[in-house]
Amino acid sequence: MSRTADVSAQEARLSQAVWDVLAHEGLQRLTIRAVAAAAGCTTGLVMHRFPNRRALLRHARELLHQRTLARVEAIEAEAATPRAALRAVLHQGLATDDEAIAESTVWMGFLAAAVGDEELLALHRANNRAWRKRITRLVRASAPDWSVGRAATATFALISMVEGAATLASADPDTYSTAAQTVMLDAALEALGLV
Amino acid sequence: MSRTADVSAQEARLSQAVWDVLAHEGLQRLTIRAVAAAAGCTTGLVMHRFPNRRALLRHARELLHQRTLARVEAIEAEAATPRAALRAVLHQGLATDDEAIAESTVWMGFLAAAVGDEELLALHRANNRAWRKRITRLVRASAPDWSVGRAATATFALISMVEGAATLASADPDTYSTAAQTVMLDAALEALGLV
DNA sequence: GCGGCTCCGTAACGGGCGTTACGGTAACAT
DNA sequence: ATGTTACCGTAACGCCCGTTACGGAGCCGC
Repeated sequence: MSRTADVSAQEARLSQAVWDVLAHEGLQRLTIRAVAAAAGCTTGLVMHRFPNRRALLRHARELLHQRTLARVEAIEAEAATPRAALRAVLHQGLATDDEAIAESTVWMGFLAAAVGDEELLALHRANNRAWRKRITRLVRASAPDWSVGRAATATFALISMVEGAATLASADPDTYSTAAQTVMLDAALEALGLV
Repeated sequence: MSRTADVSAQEARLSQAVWDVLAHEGLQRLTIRAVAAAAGCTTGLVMHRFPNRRALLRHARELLHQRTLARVEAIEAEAATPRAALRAVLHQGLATDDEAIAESTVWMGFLAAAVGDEELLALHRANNRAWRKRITRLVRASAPDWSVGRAATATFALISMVEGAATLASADPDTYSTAAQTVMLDAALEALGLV
């Protein structure tokens, strides 16, 4: 290889550019040219790194998943108890600061892009099922005497709540503040008997 | 007026076409031509009824709001008690059949389209705040002795949950079934003390 | 130090987009 | 019957898109 290029670093930079455009310009303006501009390069580099636009989106989606996965793993490993892990892991899924709000917006953009795109849809489902499996495991560890059904219902309630709160907050952060989200999560954990 | 055209009926038919395209083709393929094809007419009619594409989207968004509003009002009026009204109104927000799944997908599409579109974003916020106000009122009527804060937190939890569950179910209806959504909502209402 | 290979910027192409202009047609007034 | 007017289909324009082709430039083995 000549003029040694760090391929994976460039791919990560382009994926970051995809996220930036998605968060600030929206899905409609997510074009190759806009991504290239956000990454500070030309369309030549983008098309050199990826065979086409969909491959770029797919890679950005996968990298987003990997990033959140690493964050969640670290948070879970740090927690002292299963219940602390459950709370901390759910809390990171909320949209409680500007970065998290942007991430939630990006997440929603990918979901909207997955309509009519079987590949992105399959990616979403696989990642989301892994997420649900993780929360199920943490709920069961937090309440070992619960039935499978009860744990499953609580899990569904919690991931729906986090998902919905992040969506609501990313579209209207003034109404759904950081504090409100945190209070809401804690109230839900307490109401479900997981504190 | 000659060749009397029912303007509002045509506008509704075009809005329905916007929803169909948004639900089945996705935001990326939501073009004037696709809408015209779905409505069984040409772009000429579309551009005759609306000055431009954004006005068409805005009208479709407003009509979607009006339709859900009418449905919610009817459901609430039929309910015997505030708690029954709360449950029924929240339940209609879930994605429990094909039509509701499509509606949730459309809703998400509009939200994604609102990124970077101040007009659509303002419309979303206004509608969502009205929705939150309604749930707040029903929660307060269901539990009159609660503090304002407790009611607000429960309201936030409930609308987040419904929002999130509808999103999850519309993207993965096999994992998040109709029955699971209903059980989850009832469990949450019971856990919060609203049954 | 030089030939060749890889990297990536430039520029163009075909297609699909939103939008506009225009003309045919159908209903009403007379 | 015929002129008038509103309705809307047709076709075109200019723009921006994804994608491709090409060429200059830097790095490596020799």
